[in-house]
Amino acid sequence: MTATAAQTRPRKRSGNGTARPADADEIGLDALVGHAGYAVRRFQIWIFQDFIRTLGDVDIRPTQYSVLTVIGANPGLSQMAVAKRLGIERARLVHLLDSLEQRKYVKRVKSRADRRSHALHLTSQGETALAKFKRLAAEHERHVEDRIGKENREQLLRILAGFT
Amino acid sequence: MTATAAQTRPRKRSGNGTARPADADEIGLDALVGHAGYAVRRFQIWIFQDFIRTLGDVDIRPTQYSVLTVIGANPGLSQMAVAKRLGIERARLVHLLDSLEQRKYVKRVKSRADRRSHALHLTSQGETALAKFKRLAAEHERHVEDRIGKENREQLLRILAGFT
DNA sequence: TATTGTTATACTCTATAACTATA
DNA sequence: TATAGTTATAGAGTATAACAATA
Repeated sequence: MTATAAQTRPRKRSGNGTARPADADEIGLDALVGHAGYAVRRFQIWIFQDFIRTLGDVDIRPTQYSVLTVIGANPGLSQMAVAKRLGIERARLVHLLDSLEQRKYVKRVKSRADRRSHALHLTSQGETALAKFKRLAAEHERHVEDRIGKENREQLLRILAGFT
Repeated sequence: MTATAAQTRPRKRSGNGTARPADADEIGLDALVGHAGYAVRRFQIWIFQDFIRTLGDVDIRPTQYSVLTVIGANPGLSQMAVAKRLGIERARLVHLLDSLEQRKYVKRVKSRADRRSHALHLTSQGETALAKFKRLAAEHERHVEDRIGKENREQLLRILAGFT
């Protein structure tokens, strides 16, 4: 393995319960250093927090933004189609849409082709709002760029393009 | 913005509710394509699912693994120190440790230096188990490599090194 | 007064199962 | 029979607040 062997031996701290306080930044991560999942998770948490903060005034979270964006770009989609495309459980999407519909951003239109399903559309209010959300999301994206660098951000998008 | 303008115009599907069924793979992501957070989130879900599956037989999840690894490498740490280092809420760590203590992987030792705090240690059973978990985690890491490529994985670790 | 561990609550998210109305 | 949307439940995870013991 890559970075596992580096610091596997525990740094002497104490054998019983009489250790010194433990300075937070000198604690080794050991095998975690070599795990992509660990870094990715920490980064994902940071990035979501920044997104939520940046779109705090409009009270839109990443999942809500992704749903609005996909509906905006593909009007008439069914709930199943949106759920599948974004990897959201259809049961969960129901609640997300309930909230977005209450806020008048989205409407469910009964499909006549298949009366089981709903065709999803943005309201005109939703269109206007989404345009604003996109501007704020772009601002958030600049924070990401500031944090990891322009080149690294683009590299990251290339590496992970297969997961979208 | 980078990849936002590319496909902003909705692809005609239907104005009312009479659309054709919507083929899941031809649905455009629009602005999401340019968002690092979206790709990172999808990737993080994939990677956690693979981790959980690969360590399914031993029933260890990513967070549990990270806690065991840090305690193993830094015996005697307090709960606060572990929580801070891994970015876990101290309230949540209580439950994680309850479970790991029940399974005899971890023990809380009362600290005499500061009688409010517990010094955390692996049991000998915990040490043995962790060694096995690390082998399985390394196997998981190879799945990541198979999926995105050796170079890309290393590039990713470099880019995100600042978030660990 | 402040901190450590704990308990409790609320909300997000994931994973299921079951129900209804349609197909 | 199967599918779309819905409802419900359980567990993980995050975010808080409050409390007891201790510093």
